[in-house]
This record gives sequence, C-alpha cells and structure tokens, in this order.
Amino acid sequence: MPPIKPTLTDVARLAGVSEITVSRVVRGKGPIAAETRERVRRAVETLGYVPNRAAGTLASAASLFIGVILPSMHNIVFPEVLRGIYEGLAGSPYQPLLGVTEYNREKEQEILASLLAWQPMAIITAGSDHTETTRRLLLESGVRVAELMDTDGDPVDLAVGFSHRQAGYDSGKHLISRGYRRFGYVGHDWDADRRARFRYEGLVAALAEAGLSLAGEVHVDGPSSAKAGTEMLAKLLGAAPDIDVAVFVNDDMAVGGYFHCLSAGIAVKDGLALFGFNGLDIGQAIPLPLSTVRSDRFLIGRIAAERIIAEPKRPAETAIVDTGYEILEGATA
Amino acid sequence: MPPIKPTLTDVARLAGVSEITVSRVVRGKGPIAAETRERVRRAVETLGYVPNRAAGTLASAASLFIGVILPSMHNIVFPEVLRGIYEGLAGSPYQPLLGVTEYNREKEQEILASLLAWQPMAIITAGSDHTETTRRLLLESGVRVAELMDTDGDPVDLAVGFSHRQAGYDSGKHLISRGYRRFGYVGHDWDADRRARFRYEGLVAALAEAGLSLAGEVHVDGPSSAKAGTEMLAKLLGAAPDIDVAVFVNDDMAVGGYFHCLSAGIAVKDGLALFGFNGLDIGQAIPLPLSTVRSDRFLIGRIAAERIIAEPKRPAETAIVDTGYEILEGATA
DNA sequence: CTGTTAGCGCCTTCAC
DNA sequence: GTGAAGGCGCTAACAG
Repeated sequence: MPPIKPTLTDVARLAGVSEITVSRVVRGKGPIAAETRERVRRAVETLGYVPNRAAGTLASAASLFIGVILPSMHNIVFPEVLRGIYEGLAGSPYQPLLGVTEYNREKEQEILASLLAWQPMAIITAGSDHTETTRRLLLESGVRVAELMDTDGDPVDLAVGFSHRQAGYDSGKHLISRGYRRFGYVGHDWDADRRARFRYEGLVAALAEAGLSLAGEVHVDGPSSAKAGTEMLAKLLGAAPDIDVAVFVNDDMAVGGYFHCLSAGIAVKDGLALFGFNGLDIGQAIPLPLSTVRSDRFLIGRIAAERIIAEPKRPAETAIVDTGYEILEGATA
Repeated sequence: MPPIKPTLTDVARLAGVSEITVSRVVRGKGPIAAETRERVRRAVETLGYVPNRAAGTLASAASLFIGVILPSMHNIVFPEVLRGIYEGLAGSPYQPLLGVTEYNREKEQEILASLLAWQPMAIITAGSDHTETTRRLLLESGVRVAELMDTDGDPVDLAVGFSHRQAGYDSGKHLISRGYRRFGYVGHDWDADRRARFRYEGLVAALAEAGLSLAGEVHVDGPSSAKAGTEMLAKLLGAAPDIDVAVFVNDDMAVGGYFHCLSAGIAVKDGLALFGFNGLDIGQAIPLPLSTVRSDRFLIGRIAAERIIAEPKRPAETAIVDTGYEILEGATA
C-alpha cells in the first residue's frame, strides 16, 4: 500500500518541471521537447502516477464518458450491441458508462439522470421508447444522443438501426409468397418492448393486405427464452391446431418452438413452418437452420460509437442511419 | 438547450441558503430542518439541477464507481455475472464502470489502469489470471478487490466462485460411475481461459485415478459456440470413433454437439453421451436436457457486490466465498 | 517549448 | 441546524 497517491505536483517536482508540462506529457497534447518528455515519463514511472480523471473532468468541463443505456442483459442481443460500441470506441479515450433498464421507462429516466451527473460527452440508448421527461433531458443535455435499434420513431439527434415495422411487414410478405396462409404468432409482453409490437403490426398489415389474419396468438409473461418458446408453441397449437406457420417474436423463442416440434414429432416446415427474428447464432446452428430476419447488432453499436466520435458536437439536423436487415430463407419455412 | 448548467451556487442563491446546506439536502446527509429541505427541493426542481459527480468525487476523494472487468461478451455467461452485480448494487449509490478484456491479460492490465484513474471504491474482476503488474496494481490500489468465478488461485482480497478443478474432477468421477470409459474432449483455446484448463485438468486427474485417459481431444480456435461444437464433435469422432462420451468445455459447445448427433443420426447417450458445463438455459431447453454442471453466475456477481458494499474498506484477511455447483444428471449422459 | 494564474463544483473541517 | 473558508487535482488561457 503506497503511503500516499502521487499527484501531478509530485511528478512535476521530481521531474523538475511545472505541473502543466507533466499534464501535457501525460495527455500527449501540445509541443514538448523530447528530452523533457523523457524526464517526465521516468518520473511518472518511478512514482507510479495514475492521473485523477475526476479532477481532469472538473477542470476541463468535459468527461471522457459515453453513457450507454440498454434494456436488458437476459439474452445475447444487447451484449452484442455493447461489443459493437466498445469496438467503435477502441483507440479513443472514451469510456462507456452502462445502465440497464429492464425495459422499464421510469428506470430509464432515473438511469439517464444519474449518467448525466457524470457529464458524459454522449448518450447512446437502446431503451425502447422514452418518457416525456427522458426525451426532454436528452434534448436539453446538449450532448450527442444516439438512439439504437429501430428507426420507427422521431430521433432526438441520431438514430441507428432499421424499421422493425417494415421488417415485420416483409416477413409477412415473404411467408405469404411461399404459400403459407394460416398464421400463428408467439410473442411476449410487448408493452415493454415496442420494437416487438412494431414487427407484429407490420406482420398483421401484410396479412391484411392479402386478406388474411392471425389464426391464433399467444404471449408469454416475462423474458423470452427457448424454454418459453417450447411451451408457448404447444399452447398455440392447442388453441389453433390447423396453422401452417408460426411466427415468433425472436429466435430464442423460435428455437424453443423447433425443440417442441422435435419432441412432438411435428415435421418442421411441411407440417408446421417456423419463423424467427434476429438471426442469432443458435438459430443457425440447429440441424435445420432457422428461417428468420438477420440484423447486425454489433454493427449498430459500432456505427453509433464511430459517428459520435467523428462528430462530438450535436449537429443541427437529426440523422438516421439504416443498417438494414436480411431475410434468411433458412430451412424451417 | 439550457443557457447554462445550474450549480450548487445557483440553487443556494435561489433557495436563500448556503451551498453546503444544499449539498446536505441533495446528499441526504446531516441534520436539516424540514422547512429548509423543502425550500431547497423546490429550488432544485425549478432549476433542474443535476449534481456534478466529478466535482463531488474530487472534493470527497471517494467516487461512487465500482470498476468491473469481464473477459468476454461473446456468450451469456458474463452478462449474467454483470446482472448479478447490478442486482447487488441496486439501491446503493454505486455505479459499475465496465471494461472487457477479450481474455487478454495485457488488455486487462490497461483496462485496470484506466479504471483506477476514476478512483473507484472497488474493483470486481472476472478476468482470468493477471499479469504481475495487474496483481500489484490491485494490491496497491488499496480498494476492495473481488476476483470472480474461480477459487483455484490466491485472492488479493475476496474471491467468489468455486473450484473449477474440482468441478472437472467431479464431472469425471460422475461419468465414470455411470459406466463411461472411453472419453473424448472438445475444448477451445485455453491459453486464454485458465478456468477451462482447470476443469480439463480435474477431468484428466479423475480419469487417471481410474486408470483411464482421454481417447481423443480437439480444440477450436476462437470463441466457443454451438456451431463450433457441431463441427468439433464431428472432427473428434473422425479421430476417435469409438468414444462413448464427449465432454465439452461448456454448454454452448455441447449443444452444438447435440445438434451434430441429431443430424448424423447418433443415438445420444446410448450411442454417445454428451456432457457440458455451465447449466445454460439453452442446454436445458433441448429435447434431451443436457447433462452438465450448473453454476450460478448471477449469484456470483450479486454476492461480490453485496460483500463489497457491506464492507467498503479492504479487510486485513483475504476471504473466499464458495458459491458451489451442482451436477445436473440431465438426459444426455 | 514552458510556465503562471485562476478557477472547475463540490465537500471537509471547524465554527457558531 | 447552518455557514465560512479552504482545498481536492487538474487544465484553459494567456504569457513569455
């Protein structure tokens, strides 16, 4: 245990220069004579000096934080977004500061307030929709704001993602074109997850255009999972035995549906088609690759981080980056 | 955009009190007259005051950060640990500050240095083993240090987890007691993941005690995944066709192995037994629940956070909390 | 290329 | 129950 933490002053004294010179060397800013730099480096080394960022933040009125707000850590989707953010931030001095809302709008608001207390240079949120106060705080913060995943709303500053409504609609069109007519839906509680509802609405719209409607639908309480998918498909088939395709809110659930078919001896695709959403690895690893919509969560995170670094001041105009998606034909529909 | 960010001084002026009084109200510390408190509250409300934590940290020489270092975000294991940490921190003023090492010891060291610059009150690391410098920095930081996941090493302060060596050994004993004799192993690059190696070594030790040894083993480059498990099991069976049980480094890989058996028409358990590690949901959702070792990642994170909050000063003695594990019999072995 | 001056916004200590 | 003074460690702005 060192008796006391060395400060800039200590380093400066040891190196025989002023504090500001040490500060410049440490931050790599300003012109410094090679020899001076070397002397300072050695002093830093000797003392084991670690800069105090709280002091730096206070003095420069600019922290190196980027506040990141994610809805959930219950499946791999948002950790992937986070990986993308880290990737986009690599090599920059910025540090993500993470909050998790559990899909709760009030919690998002609290988390935002606490993140803002650290004077972040930007906020990246994948929280679904915001409370009015949240939106106001984002707007008034004056810092860059990236809203991730969907582009169906009206962004505060920058939105990165794609239209979930359109993805749902395209899924419906695709399945209709392949001859499916009797649709069942397996979802979860979408009061929290607005993107799930957008996809659902897009799907229903596509069906309506073809003069069709859902023959049955079931919703699980709580987070989606393979286990829930297994149970919910069984329930759906109990209520609507004659459907020819089941559309799932996401791949986790759809993979569970696949397992139900295996156990129940249902011929996947010919007996019952399955369709997911996300394009998770696990869905493509099962013996019949899952028919689904692939999106690139990693890319969404990375682009958001890169754009923010490239333009640290909030621009006058809002912008939307469409990262797109792709319908994977797969083998289950 | 507010013309200027209100500070304590602004609030104090509006409320007609001194700065320190506002500070006390905001932090909920010290004795304050109910009426004063109310007046201050209103002023805070009116101005939309948000405390500047950088200033607070600097002045009090104690930040509200807990540095968290995780090896990877490529599967659900560490997000679960993180959820546990958030759970353990709920209701406290502490905020996790996350770094991800990608299983790289040098990167862990860099991340640690940058986290320490924020004067965290504790460091929680699930990084595998440390460089010498990392260990020294942890030791000298003087703050609480929790090392998560395994208890096979010599902790700096607090370790929370269980012995992976013992878990590997118990797995071997269990499988031998069930009659398996010809073992194959499917792993990944464990230079990075020392816990995987500990389990492997435990397994091999159990085999040796019974006069057995591995009949074959394969290792994938890169992160583990179901897809890699599928491919690697095929490869293993090419090299060692007569094994009666395949032990996988983790459930992701084992689930992939299960899929290979489905596709290749191999009777799981009777033709080839499968054994995993972690007890992931997906492993328990497949038609034959995976035989595996269940650990509680959420609990590990939560306990670490709770213990740190309960005792914010580093105690004189190191401590180890064994969260245990459980062999799940499952249906694949 | 280097130094001086003057805070950043808050909290600790000590007084009343 | 409240306040005054001083400083936490660093950096912007301006000299030289």
